[in-house]
Amino acid sequence: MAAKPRSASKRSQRTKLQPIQEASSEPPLSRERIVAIAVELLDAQGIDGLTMRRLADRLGSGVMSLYWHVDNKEDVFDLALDSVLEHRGSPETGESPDWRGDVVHMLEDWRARMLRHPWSASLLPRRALGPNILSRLEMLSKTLSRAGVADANLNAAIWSLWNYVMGATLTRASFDLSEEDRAAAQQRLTHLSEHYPTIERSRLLLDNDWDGAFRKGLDFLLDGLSPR
Amino acid sequence: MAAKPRSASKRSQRTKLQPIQEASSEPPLSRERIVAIAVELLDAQGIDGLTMRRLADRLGSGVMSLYWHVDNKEDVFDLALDSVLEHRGSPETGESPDWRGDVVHMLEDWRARMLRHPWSASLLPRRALGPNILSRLEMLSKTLSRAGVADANLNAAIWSLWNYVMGATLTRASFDLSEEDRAAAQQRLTHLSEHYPTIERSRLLLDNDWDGAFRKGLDFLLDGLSPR
DNA sequence: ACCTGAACACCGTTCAAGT
DNA sequence: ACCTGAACACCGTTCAAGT
Repeated sequence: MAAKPRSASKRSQRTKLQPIQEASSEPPLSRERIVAIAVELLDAQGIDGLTMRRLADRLGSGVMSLYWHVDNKEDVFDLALDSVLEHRGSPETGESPDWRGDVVHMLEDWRARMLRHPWSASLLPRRALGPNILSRLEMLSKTLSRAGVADANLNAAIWSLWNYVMGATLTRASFDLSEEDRAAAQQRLTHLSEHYPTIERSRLLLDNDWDGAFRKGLDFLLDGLSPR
Repeated sequence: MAAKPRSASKRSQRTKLQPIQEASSEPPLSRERIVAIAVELLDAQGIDGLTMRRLADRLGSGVMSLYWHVDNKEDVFDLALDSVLEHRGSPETGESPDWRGDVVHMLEDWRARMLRHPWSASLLPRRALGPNILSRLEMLSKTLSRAGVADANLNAAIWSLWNYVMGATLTRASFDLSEEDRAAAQQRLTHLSEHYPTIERSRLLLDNDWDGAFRKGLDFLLDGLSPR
């Protein structure tokens, strides 16, 4: 409609003299691009698949060029993890009448994000405290406090929800990893549980309703910490 | 034999009768010894500190000798983790009248074992399903079932306890790692929480009573899943 | 049955240098 | 400001060989 779309004024004024094919072949290196490709690589090859050399290869640059944008490999891991954990706190959460629904929603989103990138679960234990995590904790704190959880119980309540989600996600992700060969794994599980009669009877390891179990356990916990 | 100098000078001339000190200096290689030293090394140097070459060094053997007893480095990690997670199910647990106490005791023991070897937390997400874990799940299953948890709720109840403990342990271990420099970390935490008013007010990150919080959250959860 | 060194195909990162 | 290759000090593991 408008003759001049806003995107034109966007910082892509490179039309000056730049040869076209150059722009299409390889965009310039940047922190963002490095992280994006790192996540791709991790998704495709798993945690051992991420190599500075391979990363540079995919980016079409020399290995050492990465080090201008990034401190070291640890740094790449940190950034990749952080990009998975992103949290934009919805501002209206503060007023919603359904505090319980808000909590469940935020935690389910958290879990889903991590499960989309199973390697993030094995990275987390080494670097749990980033801004995105803090932001989620803040949301929990605000919501629970508003719901009437006693101040003396607040911290324990927050951590318990937190722990529950982390544990559920890590356990679930580790199943994903070990079930690459579904059939063989199923076989192995059945075999294993023979030695453990009670969990065999309840089919603990064969039940595939992870989402349902997650929700149910979360309800137990919320029941337990709801103010009476 | 003294007539042949060529092989005599190369390696230590093992005399026909074993010198006593030889036996006392290095016991023969074995799976058990390898695992024990691997755990020592991990305790001392962390996860990146474990190297096949270093391990062999500490054992007084050539690197490749390890591979007779062990498949590869992954295998060493598996064995080391397993040795930390050991669980000898006390047989009398089946009859104790205090089911809740039994559960708490087992889970606290689990957590304590892992926290004694913080690297185990970062290893766990990659290989969650060993016999020791199954044995603990079996114990939970038996105890909760005896306590009267409905069959339809049993699996969710087991997993929720499980998840809680795993999450609590991983989170706590990651704090240990990042607080190597206590003072600086404390500073950083205070600084960080400025942006998160609610958790700053409740001093969520500065509260050091981890054991108490663990116990309290566990009580919430047990309250929630206890049969009414 | 158990142990070994040499060799291979990789790593992450420092450095001095190039634009 | 950004990128580079050569070089260093490591890795895990295969292999052929030693006892």
